[in-house]
Amino acid sequence: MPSTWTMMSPALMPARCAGPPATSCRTAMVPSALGTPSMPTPPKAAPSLERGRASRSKSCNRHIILVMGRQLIRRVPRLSTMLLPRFPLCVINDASQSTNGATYMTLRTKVKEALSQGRPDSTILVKGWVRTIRNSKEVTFISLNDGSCLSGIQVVVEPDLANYREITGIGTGSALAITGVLQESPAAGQALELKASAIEVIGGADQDYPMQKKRHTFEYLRTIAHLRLRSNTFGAVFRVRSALAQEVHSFFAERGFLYVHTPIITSNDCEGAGELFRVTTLDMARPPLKNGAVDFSGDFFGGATGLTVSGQLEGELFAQAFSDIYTFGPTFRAENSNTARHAAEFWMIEPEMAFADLSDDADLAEAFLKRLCRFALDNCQEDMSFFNAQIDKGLIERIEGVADASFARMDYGEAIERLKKAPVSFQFPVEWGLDLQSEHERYLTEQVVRGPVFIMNYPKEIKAFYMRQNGDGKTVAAMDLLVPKVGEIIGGSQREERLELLEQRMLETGIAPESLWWYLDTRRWGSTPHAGFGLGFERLIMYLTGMENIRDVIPFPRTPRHAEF
RNA sequence: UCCCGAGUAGAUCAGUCGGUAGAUCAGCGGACUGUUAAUCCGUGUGUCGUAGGUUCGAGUCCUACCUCGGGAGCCA
Repeated sequence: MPSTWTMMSPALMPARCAGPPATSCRTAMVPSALGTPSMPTPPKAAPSLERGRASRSKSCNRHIILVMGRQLIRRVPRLSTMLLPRFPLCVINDASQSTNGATYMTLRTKVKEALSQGRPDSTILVKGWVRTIRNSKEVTFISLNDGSCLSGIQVVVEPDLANYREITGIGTGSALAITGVLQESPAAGQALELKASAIEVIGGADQDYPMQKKRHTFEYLRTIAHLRLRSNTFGAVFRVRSALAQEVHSFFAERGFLYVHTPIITSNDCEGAGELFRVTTLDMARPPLKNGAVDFSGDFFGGATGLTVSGQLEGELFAQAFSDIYTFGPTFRAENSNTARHAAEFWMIEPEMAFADLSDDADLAEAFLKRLCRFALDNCQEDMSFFNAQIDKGLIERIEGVADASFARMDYGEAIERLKKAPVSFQFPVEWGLDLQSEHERYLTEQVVRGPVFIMNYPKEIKAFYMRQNGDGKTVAAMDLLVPKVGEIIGGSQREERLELLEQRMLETGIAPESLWWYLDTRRWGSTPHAGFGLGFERLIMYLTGMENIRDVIPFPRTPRHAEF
């Protein structure tokens, strides 16, 4: 092997060996000196592998060559091979021509790793987008962000750079590839900075770039949803959203829950007509009519279909075979809701447990919410600190409170009594049999309990047909979890597992039992007590980030009159 | 869908009693040896949401509509 390959960056190895297991295919630092003409190409003998899998080359006794695809990834000392599974894999991005014509090869480092694991005097390549650029005669500063973390890396550019004039003229938003030496920063504001030795403008951005250094309103940013992703707030929102989505799966996987994909297209509307998005291939200009109404019998599915409003009913079928299951997928509501908490397309998490009652359901919901609170605090610290400072001052304290709290449980009847005794006047009436309004929910969780509280056993008249009827003949085994500031965040119930009682409720609420014959079949054979809940994923994100509008926690929100991007 | 508010420069906003519009930031030009939303000097920027109406004259008053935001309902 050429000796060049022994120049593995000292910044990398020890830190990575000691670091946490890789969670993704990360990129890493370059062993080469910039512009070294003798830089070798990846050895042709290296075996080609499928993406993400490492192999060992027999061509070298003392070192291991890692490859990904046909690209050479990294050479590591043989002694380290036992640690291989813990290595984040590295990707060689390109073999490029430097500005002086010399061929060099380098590995890209994400900004997050450069700032957290980089060592002074190591040469690295970073790629990202310019957040700000500050020029003066003798030095220019660039803040470069690649989305891997909230912080950008400060790049120091001095006039000896070959294309210095070009660089001083670039605009905010430009995409750059910067090779340089990490060094301790002499100024306050950052520990490390990158002294640029070569900068390539990958994609320029002119003065029409809509994002300014200044703070923008969320309202304006929604009109440029394709670019707002490059802002601090939305970077933080979508990093947290991604991390939490994965943690949702971890939580259920650890508990042996089966992850089921329930249908997106459905022919049943379990929550009432009028809110389904229609799915059809009929000619909308000349739909077939029958008795004045559209005849869907000739439609693609041979009947009227729409986008799902809930995967719960199908989830229950799976729970009656796999015991514990959950869904996590998109949900659609065609209601003309114009609020900060409603979207036409959102993601819902719906666990369902067989052989479980309402108390088990609340236990699961409590463990679930506490786990996600703790996860966000412990694993998204930089972004959470940003939210706490810029979006919602009391955020971290509030989340800490929920993560450590024991959730209170209160019967609906008691909640009504408490509200009646409340020394405040509500806009809406408080009476047994009436549903709780937002103002009532907020009062209960913020003033009465001062923390998370389950309200349980609601009057059956205000709840869905599938909820289990209690022995009192008046209430059903339903629960809502209320949390400070947001109100209801989880709604769930024990399901009615007794066939006759379920059929009776369907008739009472105007649902034709034969339309859900398959649902009823599970009550016919091997029926079990079972329970589950639904959690709007976006509302969880709102709660954990302090963001107040659902349109700002969905990448490209769909709301009435808005389906752009 | 209902109630309330808003719509003025690329962005955020001001605009008095009705007399044809202004600030800051961004941009552009220049200066500056270490900036952190850099600073300093100079500089440009408008179908005042749309359509009507009142008036000698409308950004301003009236009506309708459109759009956006906040609240409510529905809910997750």
